[in-house]
Amino acid sequence: MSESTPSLPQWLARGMADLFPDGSADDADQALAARLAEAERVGRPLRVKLGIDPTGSDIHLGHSILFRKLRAFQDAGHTAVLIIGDFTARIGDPTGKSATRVQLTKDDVAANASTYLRQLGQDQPKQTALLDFETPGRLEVRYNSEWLEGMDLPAVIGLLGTGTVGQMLAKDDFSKRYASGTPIALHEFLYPLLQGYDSVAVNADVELGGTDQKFNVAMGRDLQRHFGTATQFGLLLPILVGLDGVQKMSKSLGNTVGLEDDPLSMYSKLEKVGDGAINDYLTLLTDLDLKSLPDNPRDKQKAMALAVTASRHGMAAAQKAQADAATLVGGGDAGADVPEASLATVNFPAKAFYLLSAVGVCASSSDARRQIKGGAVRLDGEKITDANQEFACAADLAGKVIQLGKKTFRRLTTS
RNA sequence: GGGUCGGUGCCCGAGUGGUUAAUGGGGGCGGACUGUAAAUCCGCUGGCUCUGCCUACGUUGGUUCAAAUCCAACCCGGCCCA
Repeated sequence: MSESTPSLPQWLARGMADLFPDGSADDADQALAARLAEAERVGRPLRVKLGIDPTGSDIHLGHSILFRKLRAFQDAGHTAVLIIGDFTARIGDPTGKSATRVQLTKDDVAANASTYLRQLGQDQPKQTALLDFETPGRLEVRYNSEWLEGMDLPAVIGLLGTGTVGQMLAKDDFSKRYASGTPIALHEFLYPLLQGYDSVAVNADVELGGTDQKFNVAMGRDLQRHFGTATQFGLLLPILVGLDGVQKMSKSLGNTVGLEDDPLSMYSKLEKVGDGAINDYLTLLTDLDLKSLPDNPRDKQKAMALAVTASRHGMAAAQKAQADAATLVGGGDAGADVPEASLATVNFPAKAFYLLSAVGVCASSSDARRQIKGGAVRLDGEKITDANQEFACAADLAGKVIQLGKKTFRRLTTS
């Protein structure tokens, strides 16, 4: 709409999928650019909310695009308000779910929350951390149990009164589940309202979210109006597709790259994302100039994989990973930085299939047998064909690289 | 609460007394091809230091030489009625 006066800075607009409202450019309640300008005029940083659900424990690159955007706000001088949905996690966000989520216990949630903060770089300097934990005033970490846990029934009823069943059923996930006869528990209707209330509680100017969060983010704006506070903008980023290039990146689909993956596996996974996904990865996970990239898709993949790996592990490690990936595929090992696997838990003499599962390369010893039969296993480049092949002692194996398929490598160690 | 239908392996979904670790599809993994891609083709896809043994069809009991398949109770869900 308003392409006119004040326009949004590049760091903010990059990769943006949706921004709402997007109304008249000079109204600080209708246009984010105007809100930014106003904030600058009065010298007040914007409060940018991002809620996370401490339901899992590993952050992957798909999540990181939101954190990257949050970081961009921090670097521009604004305040990131990271909300750990410790209370709402106990309900479970129904968004995108086709089934009622299992409710988590308080302890699970607390453990997950601290793991999250660690992964976000709580203990790291801002150069390597995903978020800036260092600069005073740039980050607030809030737990929503702070204001939700003590809410009394009248308040809850008041909150419920602001939404309608029609609205809820219009929401895609609910309507699908309703239509297909999958149960919807009543408390799930509360989730969007509580998430929205978070915005009221922290006075958000902007809420970040994936495009699937539009309903919930819009709810925040509605509730802020209901409670008579300033309203937030919704800034939505695309949902990153996973390594298969088709479905969204999600742990349960097994197509993720973990934030804490070692450089080699991070690089090797990224290097082979589907062509359809490369541009998204470049836009959302790197700061590379999209116009000066190679045309050849293969080179593009490499450039992307290198840049993303470097953003997590530094350029030196990323380049090493790139070189190692090339040698390993070529069959050699050349002292490459391969993740290690300990032989300490293996009982010798050990047959090949047992070794594979004991060392964690295969899911089970049955699986190991199948993989060997399928010709997928190599030891120092040498194909293992007999699942019952025996290894007498750990010393025979120490230092060798065991390989499953094309992308799983483990260097065996005795420690 | 009443009626009715249903709960099968990661998911969907066949199977309604006996070579059934359980048809088929999806997904996943591996192999060939390639750009370590996509598409395509092929193989595998419960566990166990495995030429055998163990565990599996909501739960628990029962009938039977033999059950995912029959019976009972219970648990959970959909739909209709209240």
